[in-house]
Amino acid sequence: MTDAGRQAAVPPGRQPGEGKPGRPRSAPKRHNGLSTREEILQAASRLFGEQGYAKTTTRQIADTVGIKQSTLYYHFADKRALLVSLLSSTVTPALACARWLGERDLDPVVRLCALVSFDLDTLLRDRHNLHVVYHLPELETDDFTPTRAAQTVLRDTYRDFSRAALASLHPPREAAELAEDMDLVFALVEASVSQRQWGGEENRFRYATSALRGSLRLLGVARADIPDVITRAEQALADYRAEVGDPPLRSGHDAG
Amino acid sequence: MTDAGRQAAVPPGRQPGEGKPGRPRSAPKRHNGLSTREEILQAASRLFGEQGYAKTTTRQIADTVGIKQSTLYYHFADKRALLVSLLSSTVTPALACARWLGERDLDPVVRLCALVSFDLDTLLRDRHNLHVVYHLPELETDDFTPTRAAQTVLRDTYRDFSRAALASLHPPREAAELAEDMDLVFALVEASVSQRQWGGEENRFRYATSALRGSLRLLGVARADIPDVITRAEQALADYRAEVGDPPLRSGHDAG
DNA sequence: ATTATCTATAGATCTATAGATAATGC
DNA sequence: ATTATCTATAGATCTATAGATAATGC
Repeated sequence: MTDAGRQAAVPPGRQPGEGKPGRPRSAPKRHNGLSTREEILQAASRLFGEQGYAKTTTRQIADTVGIKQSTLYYHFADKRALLVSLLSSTVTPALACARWLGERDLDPVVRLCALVSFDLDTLLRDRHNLHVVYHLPELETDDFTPTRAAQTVLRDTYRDFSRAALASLHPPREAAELAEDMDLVFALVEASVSQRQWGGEENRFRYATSALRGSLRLLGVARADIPDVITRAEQALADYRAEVGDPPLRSGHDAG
Repeated sequence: MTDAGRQAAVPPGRQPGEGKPGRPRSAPKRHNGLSTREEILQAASRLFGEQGYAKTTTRQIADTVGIKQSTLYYHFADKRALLVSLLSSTVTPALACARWLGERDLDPVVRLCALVSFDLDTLLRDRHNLHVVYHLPELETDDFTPTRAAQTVLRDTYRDFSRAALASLHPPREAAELAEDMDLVFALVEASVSQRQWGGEENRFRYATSALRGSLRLLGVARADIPDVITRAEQALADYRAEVGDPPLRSGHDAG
């Protein structure tokens, strides 16, 4: 508003359009190091998480970024493309971590524990809770199949890791019995998404450690061994993060 | 379509409008024993569950029922009133069951187990998965506060029951330690909502029994005692259901 | 010439209201 | 007269496209 869009006679060597091609925005464009595309994704993530996909309008997203609604369509084919892009960026990191863990020579229990920990961390970090959208029925019908397929792969990885962990912990008969409840580990991780509605930041991390302990107990890890497993898992994760570099942002560090 | 709305000269003593006041529907109205209001709720439940709240239009709901879109507004003030009505009918039964269980003289572990079982049953019965809507961010903002309050009460009941169960099972020190992970029981129940996306009918019930066992193990019930606790819980539930009469329908028995 | 934005708008909905209409019931 | 429906529509969006415009870069 005020007097944006003025910038009449810019000093000859100065930056009238910040030095980049394209018509300048009418709003000043706070410089934050993000590309417009990234800004859009960040805004969409926040709004989808806060309001849901269908309720969020392209205009709201554009307004949040500080561009005109139609400009979105220069960067994305349509509204669904935004969601597809965002959702794929939520499973991908967990899958990458799982692959890495699978290749290391780790105790199977530690390996599973590390995956659970990574996944919980990802889910609980995502400030705007985009993950609820995963469970939205609207996704079942559309061309979100690649995304859903990725989640199925992740779930199957959980199962593989769990089976291996059980085999390493128990004699075959007992392992088979406990395998019946294998999916509860994944369930506890997924439940973090609903859990967050119950409280703020501090509660989330309480839930994460709680779910981690619970997962191990459900696998039949002796209570006394749990702290050690967790420590070793965190160590493995630290190695992983050091190797790949912490995934940049996803829903970002916006102050509003 | 075809030749509905004809029924010119009805035999004098016959039923031109099925014997009820009000202008007849243009579509024949399949007789199914439900009031129009109930038909609307049933259709809305199904569509909200399948597509989400925001994506479902009042026209779709009306079409499903077989009335005109505007007729909805004779029965409900607005679209949100539909959702409010549906959501309240999802927590209410669990709260009623919890109150009943709280008044009986039951072993605390059995009491909690019965609540978990009842709740899982409710969640997994709800064919159209209206419950995902609970976790939708759209609910946070509006006047759905009564509904959310009810869920908070339910969660707190879980906590009370869990604390009592732990106290009855363990010495104080260990009970306190296990109480840290108390909320995982509620989490496992809630997770059933996401779990159902992984499979059909048979998987749901596998999940229910699995979550039940898992809840008890998280509370520290010895594996050997679990079947007995479950049996006694089912017995208590049977008593409850006999006493109150199985809750009628909620999302109903539509064939489509 | 290319890039990234803007302005303007078409076309499609979607919610909710106003008011008519066709039954029953008194 | 009351009840439950219908028809018609106002008003408000919302998505996506067309085409102009203002930068940079060659």
